[in-house]
Amino acid sequence: MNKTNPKNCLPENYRSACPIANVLDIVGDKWTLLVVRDLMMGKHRYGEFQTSPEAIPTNILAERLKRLEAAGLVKKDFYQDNPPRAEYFLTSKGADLGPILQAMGQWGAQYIPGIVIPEQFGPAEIRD
Amino acid sequence: MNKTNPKNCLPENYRSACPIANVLDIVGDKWTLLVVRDLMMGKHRYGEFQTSPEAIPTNILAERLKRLEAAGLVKKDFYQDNPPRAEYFLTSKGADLGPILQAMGQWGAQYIPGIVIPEQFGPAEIRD
DNA sequence: GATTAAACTTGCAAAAAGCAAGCGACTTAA
DNA sequence: TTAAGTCGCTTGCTTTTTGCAAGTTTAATC
Repeated sequence: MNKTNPKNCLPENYRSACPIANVLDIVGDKWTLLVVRDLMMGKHRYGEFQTSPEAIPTNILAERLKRLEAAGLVKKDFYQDNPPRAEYFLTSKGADLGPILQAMGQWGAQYIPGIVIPEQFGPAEIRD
Repeated sequence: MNKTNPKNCLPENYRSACPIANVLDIVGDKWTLLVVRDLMMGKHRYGEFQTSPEAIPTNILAERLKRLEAAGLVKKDFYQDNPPRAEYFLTSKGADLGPILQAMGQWGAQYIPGIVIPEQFGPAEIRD
């Protein structure tokens, strides 16, 4: 271990101590926040996410749901065993991403021509 | 052209009419918003961005600055010709990403252990 | 004249994304 | 009572993006 490397003072594999950088390491890609958006709009099942107009590839959807669950943003609740079928819900940690989505929605509404403001997020059901 | 494809009604290469999806197509990756963050913190030159603790690869920095400029979020101002040297500034469109960064900062401060809240963004200088 | 520096560019390997097909466990229609 | 269909994924493979290191250009400094 190199004592002169300041990253040794950080939790492992943090890029930096900056909150923004760390948030981006969780949701900084083109798909993750769209899944969160769908969860906020009341979607809960795999097939429902696939009906969104962006048409997320199925392998990426599966992987993102796993990552969101691993990060504690999403809870996977099985409602039957055979075949295993589950519903996905935001935890309070995940639901607290709401302000980020809202800020994005506002910016997009202001600056991107031709967009359609979606029906407001309902009060997303939370399961911790 | 397939008239039954609803995407034909959208501006070219939009994934959907959702503002969030469109914002993610601009800033939805691990680096772009860190460059915007640095601009908000008063950094303006290529070398300054490279001093940030996340250590952005130089080719990615160059490409992101080009994309931000192309998207109208950043203005490149040359302050000498030979060799060509420029400073980068947020436009008002770029500066209006502030609420997104603030929302991320807040979420990170609340949920990511070991992060350090950076000195507040100054009132970023805007050049349109 | 050699070294250093700033702001990039280029080349190449590694990782992630995207697409299509497959799979296991039921459900429904013939 | 098969046969076809659905749901929630997984697998294999190609393409794109990322990441790292080294190189380039112009000029100032030693």
